[in-house]
Formats: sequence, C-alpha cells, structure tokens
Amino acid sequence: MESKNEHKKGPWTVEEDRILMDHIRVHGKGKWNRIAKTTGLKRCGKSCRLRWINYLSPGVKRGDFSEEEEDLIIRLHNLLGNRWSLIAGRVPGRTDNQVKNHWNTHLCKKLGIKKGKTKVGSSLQSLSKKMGNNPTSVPSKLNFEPPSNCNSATEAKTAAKDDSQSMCRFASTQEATTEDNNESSFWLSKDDLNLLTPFLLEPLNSYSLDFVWDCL
DNA sequence: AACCGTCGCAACCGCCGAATT
DNA sequence: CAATTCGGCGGTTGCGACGGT
Repeated sequence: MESKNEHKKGPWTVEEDRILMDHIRVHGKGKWNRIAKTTGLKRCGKSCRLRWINYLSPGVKRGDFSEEEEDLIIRLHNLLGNRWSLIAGRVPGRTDNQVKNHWNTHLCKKLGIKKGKTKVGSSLQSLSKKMGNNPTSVPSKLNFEPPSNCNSATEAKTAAKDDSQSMCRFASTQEATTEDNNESSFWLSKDDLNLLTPFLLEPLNSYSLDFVWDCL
C-alpha cells in the first residue's frame, strides 16, 4: 500500500509532462504504478495513465469537434448510451474524456437533453450482475441480428440519419417480420434508447461493435 | 474596474473486472 | 484459491476563462 499523501494532485506541469513522456518513450505504456518509483514523479499511476491518454498521446486530436464528429457521437450515444470508451473508440483522435465532456457541455444542450442519472453502461453491468442468478428475469433471447433483421444496415442507417426519429429495430426470438408486426419485432425511439432499459443493451455486449458501426 | 455567475475542460474519485502473486 | 495489484471506465468536481452587469 502506498501512502496517498505522496501523490501530487492538480494540473500537470510542463516538467511533469516531459518526465512522463520520456519514460513512455523508453519503456512504453503500461506499468503506470511503477512510473512514480522509477522517475520520481509524484503522481499516482492512474493520474499518469490519464494524462497520457487524454493529453500527451500523439494520437489525441485537439480543438473543436467537427459536425461530422458530433453527428457520429450523437448516433453512437443513441445506440450505446453513456459508454464513452466505446464511443470514443469510434471517433478517431478523440478520447473518452473528450467525448464525455463534449456531450455533457455541448450536445446535451444542443439536443435539449436534461442531465439525469442515466448511468447506462455501468448500470447495465451491475444490473446484469444482479440478474445474473436469474436469467429468466431477462428476455435473454432477444435476437439481435441486424444485418438480416434490421432490413439491412442501410435501413438502420437511414433511420439513424433522421435525427428526430432515429430508431433502431430489434427483432424478437421468434422470427424477423415486417415492421408492421409489432408483436414480434419492435422499435426503439431515440428517447427509449436514452432511457435504456438495460436488458436491451445486453445483446449488444455479445456482438462485435463492428456491427453497430455498420449500422451508422 | 470590480464583481458575480456561467461555462468548459482537465483531473480526480470510486468502483469493477482481470491479471498477478 | 484467496488476496492483492493493476488497468480501465463513467461520474463528478475544481478551477480558470469569459461574459454580463
């Protein structure tokens, strides 16, 4: 156990940045907790990691978000909720922190979304954990087969492009039917996705995000 | 010019799962 | 196999910058 008091807090100085970058240049990323020991930097491992990822990493894009980026984030957020790391992973050069901040400060306002306690990602995890012992409590057989049942990714794409009505269709286990048959397939409005009944996201976890990407 | 409220962003915190010991 | 450490995530906070009065 390390003493918490040893670790400096607050904004990073140029000198600290230099030390961290030098260390990573030589040793590479990882082993964050050992950086303090080997460099004398009075920062905890977490702080070093965050500083690198959010600021020092050469891949990080600075400056304003473009309209394309904003559009992408909005659509990804509709699908994924507050899973910032997943969203950021699909927005080149942007970190989860940047995406999260931009969402909370700009896009929420832009879209007229009130900030609420919609802790989608983590609540999903904790809820599914709680439900884990009782799988029957979850409609576990939601059949999420977008490429065929979504009437192709392009349909989802078209739907998602309509900002006011963006929807994503999930098909039930029974079979994929036409969208007119609301009993075996259903649509989620953007608002529904924002409220995010957690089990609806469950199937997403088992699919490659590439599919989600294809739907955009 | 001074004060005050708001905004935006960097950084911290707490929690969790995975990896290691 | 249990305990500990590490890395990662999302939510939250603190503070400087900025604009309005």
